[in-house]
Amino acid sequence: MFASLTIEELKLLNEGRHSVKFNEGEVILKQGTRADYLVSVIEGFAKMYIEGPHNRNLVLDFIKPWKLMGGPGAQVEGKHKYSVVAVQETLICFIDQGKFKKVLAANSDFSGQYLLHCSGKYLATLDRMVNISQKQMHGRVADALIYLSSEIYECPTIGKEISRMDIAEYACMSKDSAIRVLKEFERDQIINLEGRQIELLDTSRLHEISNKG
Amino acid sequence: MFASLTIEELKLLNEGRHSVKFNEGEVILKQGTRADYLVSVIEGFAKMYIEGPHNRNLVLDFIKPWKLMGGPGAQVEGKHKYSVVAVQETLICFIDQGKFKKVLAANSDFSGQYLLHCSGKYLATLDRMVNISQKQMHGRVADALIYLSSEIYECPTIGKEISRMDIAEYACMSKDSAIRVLKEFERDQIINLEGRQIELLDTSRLHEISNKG
DNA sequence: TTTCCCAACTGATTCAGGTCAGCTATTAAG
DNA sequence: CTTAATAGCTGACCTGAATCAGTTGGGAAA
Repeated sequence: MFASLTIEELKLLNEGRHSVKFNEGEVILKQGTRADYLVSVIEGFAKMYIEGPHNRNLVLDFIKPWKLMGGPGAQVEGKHKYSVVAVQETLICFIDQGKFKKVLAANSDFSGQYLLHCSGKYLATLDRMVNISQKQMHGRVADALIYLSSEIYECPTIGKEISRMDIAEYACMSKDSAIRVLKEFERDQIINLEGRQIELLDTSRLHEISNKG
Repeated sequence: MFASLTIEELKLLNEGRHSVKFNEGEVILKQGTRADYLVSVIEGFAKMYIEGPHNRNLVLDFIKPWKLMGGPGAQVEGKHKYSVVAVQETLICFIDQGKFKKVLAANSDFSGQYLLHCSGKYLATLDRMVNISQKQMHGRVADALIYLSSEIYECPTIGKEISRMDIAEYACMSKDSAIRVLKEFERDQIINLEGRQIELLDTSRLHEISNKG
């Protein structure tokens, strides 16, 4: 996405940039705080979630290197709409909002790209909303496993940095229910559980479950 | 939003523009069709919804004059992500996508405005996702009533163009459950039902219910 | 090592909410 | 006017999923 920038524009962004290392469990962005910086993961692994009322969280996304965060919230309300927390030790790059906006205004190719990026996130969110509101547990867990495996890990095994609670908060259910469904999938030979690691054995069956809801 | 355009740019958009009148129940945009046009309601009333699997719909929004639709879907996949249907007789304006994109690229003020518009929709969708996934029926119906009254009708009475089914599909529940909750609210003197019209009597109580979930 | 803590797991119980069947009122069609 | 169709409404019933209470096991601190 940054390919369409000129040298000068990159330089401008670089000036207001700094990197920080976060340890496991540390909060990188806190929902409700002033959004002065865009944030990007350089190394490591993080998750993005909304803290709902009644102390329940909704995991929006898991974040591997080079994903960009913090945009929309900043531009509209000046506050972050969600929190981001490091799942592992993670290296984060902060980009100055003001300078980012300047570059957006100056470079129409870049702003076009960014608009596309935001639209894509919007459409993905609509899909998730339909899934969450119309599928039941098995379908939602299947969705979560497929997403984690194909989009995040890009391999059939989901690593031990993802807890059962994370899956539950991504699939919108209680931790207990998530565990129950995972165990059921294991019994049916669809996945293999080894400690926290989850290995997908039968992805076609998983897709079937996802589609049937 | 169109205020930041020059005369020429408005002229360009006007060239590829045409208006059509739709009758009650007619489909204005159909999910999955090619997104060659942006769409705006000039007069009347429409609703925007996603057709999920299993023939269940999720109402995304009710649309009164001068709301813009069809953007994000078009820009990313070239297909509409949702359907729009006229709730009343409605006058619709079609804007050519290609020309709209040209203007976006040419006018950075305008594209900034549009980005803000899309970000706003994204944030609102996140809010809805949290509400849908974490509140139970009473809270969700309260949300729907508050939204319709304050954002759409801008008065305490929700008109008879909204059916119980519409409310159910907006609040993500079965029609029967929506009816049941509305009747309960009536019994508790929170709203008044007269045929299809819904009059909000006690908005503070409604907000309380919405917050408690 | 022992202790403590927290995540993973499991069975029992409860309840929100979906489904179904039937009834009424209103409107549209014959 | 009669009939059919549809939306609103209601009670009975059933199931999906949350909650709770308790067990197990592994990792960290003392």
